[in-house]
Amino acid sequence: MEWMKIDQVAKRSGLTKRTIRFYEEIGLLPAPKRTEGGVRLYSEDDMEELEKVMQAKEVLGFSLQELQSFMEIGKQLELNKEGYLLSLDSKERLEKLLDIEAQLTVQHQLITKKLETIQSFKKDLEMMKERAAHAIKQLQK
Amino acid sequence: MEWMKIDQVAKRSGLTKRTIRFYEEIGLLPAPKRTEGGVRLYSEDDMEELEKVMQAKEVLGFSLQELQSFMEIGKQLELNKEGYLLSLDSKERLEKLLDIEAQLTVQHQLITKKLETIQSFKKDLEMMKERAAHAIKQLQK
DNA sequence: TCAAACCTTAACGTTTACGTTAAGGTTATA
DNA sequence: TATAACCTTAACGTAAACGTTAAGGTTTGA
Repeated sequence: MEWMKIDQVAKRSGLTKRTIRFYEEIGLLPAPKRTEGGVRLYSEDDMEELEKVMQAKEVLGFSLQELQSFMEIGKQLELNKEGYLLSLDSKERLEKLLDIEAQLTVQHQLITKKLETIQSFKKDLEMMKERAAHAIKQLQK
Repeated sequence: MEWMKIDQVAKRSGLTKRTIRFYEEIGLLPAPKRTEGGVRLYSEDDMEELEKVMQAKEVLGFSLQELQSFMEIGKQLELNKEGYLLSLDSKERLEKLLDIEAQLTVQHQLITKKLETIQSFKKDLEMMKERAAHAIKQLQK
């Protein structure tokens, strides 16, 4: 396993070291492995997680708090899959799953709406491009 | 023509009066008509412009500066269409149009990429929903 | 072995995007 | 015509999301 120090993660991701530590501090990223001396060591999985957070932030336009809730949902589901919830009785587990499903539904609706709005903007841009191209053609005659 | 004061615009848009004035202050919204006493009067067109700005902000996740450039492009093209650029000679006009086209291409590429990323997130959510639904079914047997 | 190049925590600074008074002019209605 | 309910500008305040020192421990190559 190849371990990266924070500086390399910063270079690969384009974030600053400060930002990466900050995301860890507010719980947006999991605390990575450390050396005896306390140096953070990141795995490839950590890197992928970070990239997903970055994408979600850029594209969904979430605040860091919203981002945290958003990323949390997937982890909750993972926990269930991996059987961590098997210790709960089935009633508790069912409630948990129903809650997760409800949250997923909300997010799915939100993202669907965003998708539609973006598609509308995209079409606008395409129309504008055509108009510009047409005007250019006229001028070049 | 029906004119609205800022308070009504605020209620219809969901923004605060402060925010609307602020957007005008930084040039994101055009300065509206005024009464003799200096009271702002907004038309239905002003309202639509505001709503478009809001959508672009929410969905595209742009900063107000980025938003300003983004909204500017359409206006430039309008100006051309309406013949405001007819006073320029055709060489100048062509350069302007080519510049607009280049900016439109950049924005189109950006938005296409965002669209793809969001679609990917949407698929992730759909997979997660299925998994959750499946787990729930198992528990309810 | 020792200097350079990393790393750490901690604390204060900055920008963005407004919110919140403050002080006063304008307009509708009783 | 007066008073409440608007409106105005101006200026200071604030939360979020980091940036930037500061002060010092750790690791690595000559």
